Order: sequence, then C-alpha cells, then structure tokens
Amino acid sequence: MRGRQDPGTEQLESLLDKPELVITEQPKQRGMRFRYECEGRSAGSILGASTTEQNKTLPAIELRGNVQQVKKMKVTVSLVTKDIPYRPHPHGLVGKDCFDGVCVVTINPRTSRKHSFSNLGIQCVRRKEIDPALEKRRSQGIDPFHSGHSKSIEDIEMNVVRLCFQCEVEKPDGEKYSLSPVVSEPIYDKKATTTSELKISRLNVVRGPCTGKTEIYLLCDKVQKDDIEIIFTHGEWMGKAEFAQTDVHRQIAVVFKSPPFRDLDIQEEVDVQVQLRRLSDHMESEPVTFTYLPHNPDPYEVNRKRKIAKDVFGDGNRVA
DNA sequence: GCATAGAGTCC
DNA sequence: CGGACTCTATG
Repeated sequence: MRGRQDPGTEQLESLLDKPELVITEQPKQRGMRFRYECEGRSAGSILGASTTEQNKTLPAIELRGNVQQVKKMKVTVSLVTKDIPYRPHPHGLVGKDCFDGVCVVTINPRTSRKHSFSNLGIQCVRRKEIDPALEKRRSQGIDPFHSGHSKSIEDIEMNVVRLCFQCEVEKPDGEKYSLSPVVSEPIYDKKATTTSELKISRLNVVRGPCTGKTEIYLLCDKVQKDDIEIIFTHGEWMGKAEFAQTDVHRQIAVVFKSPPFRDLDIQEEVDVQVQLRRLSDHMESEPVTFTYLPHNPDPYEVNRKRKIAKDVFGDGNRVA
C-alpha cells in the first residue's frame, strides 16, 4: 500500500515485524462436561476441534512474526464470556500449568513458536460462588479486554465459555509488552440441555405409510420441550413431525406423528431421514432412517395388475 | 402439594 | 466419563 512498488513484500515484512498470537487449533466446542470442584480434580481434557477418533488433537497457539525480536513469551489462558464484551468468566481452568483457574506457560519462541495445551479442564463454580470467583480474577489482574468487571453480572451464561490467550512478549533488551488478546470459539458444557448435542436413541416404529400420521415414540438424550422439533427430510423435501410440548416425556422421549410424505403416490418404499433439531441454534442430531410405504388406495390391486401387465406385455421399454 | 427441569453431588 | 441421584427453584 502507500503507493510503494512492491506492496506484497512490504506487507509481509510489516507483518513479520509485529509478532502476533494466533490460534492454530481451536478447542472442540462440544462434548466436554464442565466439572464442579466437588467432583474431584481430573476435569478431563479439552481436545482440539479437528480431533477424530483415531487422531486426538489439542488446542494450540503459535507466535507469528519476527521471532528474533522475542526472547521469551508468557501466555496466560483464562476463560471469558461468550458474548462481547468478553468479560472474565467465573469458571476456571484446571490441569497442567493451571493455578487459581488460570493457565500460564512460558515459551522460548526461538525453540518453538507453537504450544499446544494438554490436559486443560473447565471447572465450573456454583452460582453462589460467581461473585467471589470474579473477585478473585480481579485480584489476579485478569481482565483481558478491560471490561471493568461491571457490577451486577447475574446474566453471565454459565454453560458456555471461550478461552482467552494473553501474551506478554519479552524482547532481548528485557523490555516487555503485551500482544492483543485472542479468544477461541465458544466451548459449550455438555451437561447443559440448552446447548448439548442432540441424539436420537431409537424409534419404536421405522416404517409407515407415506400418508403420515404414524404414531412414533422417539427416545433421545435430554432435550427441552419448548425448543425442539423433529424433521423428516429426503433430498430437498422436509416435513415436520406433529407433536405438542406435552408429548415430550421428561426430556428424553417424544411421541409424535409422522408427517405425510411429499409424494403420496409413491409406488415403492422411500427411505427418509429423521432428525431432532433445536429451534434456538438450529443444531441437528445425526439422522435415523424412516421408511415411507406406498399408500394403497387400490385394495383390489387393479393398478398393480395393470402395471404388471404393462411390464410384461407393454411397450418394450421394460425388460424383466 | 405436585410436576418439571436445572443445579449440584456422588459414584 | 457418564448415569443417576438429591436438592432447589419455579410455576
């Protein structure tokens, strides 16, 4: 920019001049339960977002830029609220390198500019401990975005946090300065039904007429009766199951009626997908299969006999 | 008092 | 780690 001849190179160099902290592996957003202090210390480990069954990854950060100007770096990880302004969160981090709810690591970027965080757990505080916990953060000097810890904070979402990485860099001459803090994607408490993963356990009926109205019992992990729907899909088509909130039994079962399929004249079975969907965040469960059966308005099978006759003696386009 | 669901504990 | 239990808040 600035009318230089080679803006690409200049841009790159200016980037290199300014060290910058980046998250190279986000934390996995769902699947981990926040643990209370009373549940013991091993609060599990936050995994990386790209974790698979075969290959576990970990949340990781990296210092980008001109590392020659950095003697060492101190990274402080704390929890902040999901929404802006990112306030200190009363919940704490426990596990490796964690003390008083905060994780601190010192890194020599000339040795490794990356760091991955293993064995990080989220320890939740009880509601009555929110204020003391926030007071503790204040005494620790943790307030990455200078939110000022605004006073009445009963409206903190307790089921979701973000990791916040603060980085203090020390130059060779001993001078220290702080980089812009970086926040991760939100991490949701698995135990909270408002945000947990949706899962269909089983259906008692998996086949029914394409005209719908089949009564089906669905067992599932805990849902909220006022925030859930059941969708049937097949390609572009979608139908919604019919049920009332009173048909949701203690959060773990739903009795509903299948919707009619788009095509009531199907001649063969059609498999469709059934999913739970949360209204508030559009999260969907893994699908289970339901099979629509042809409606039979032809009790004497006149059409079927005609069809057979056509297939056998017809126009020659069909060969058995 | 009853029912429901969220919070917190226990194993 | 996850199920199940108890306790508590709400209506």
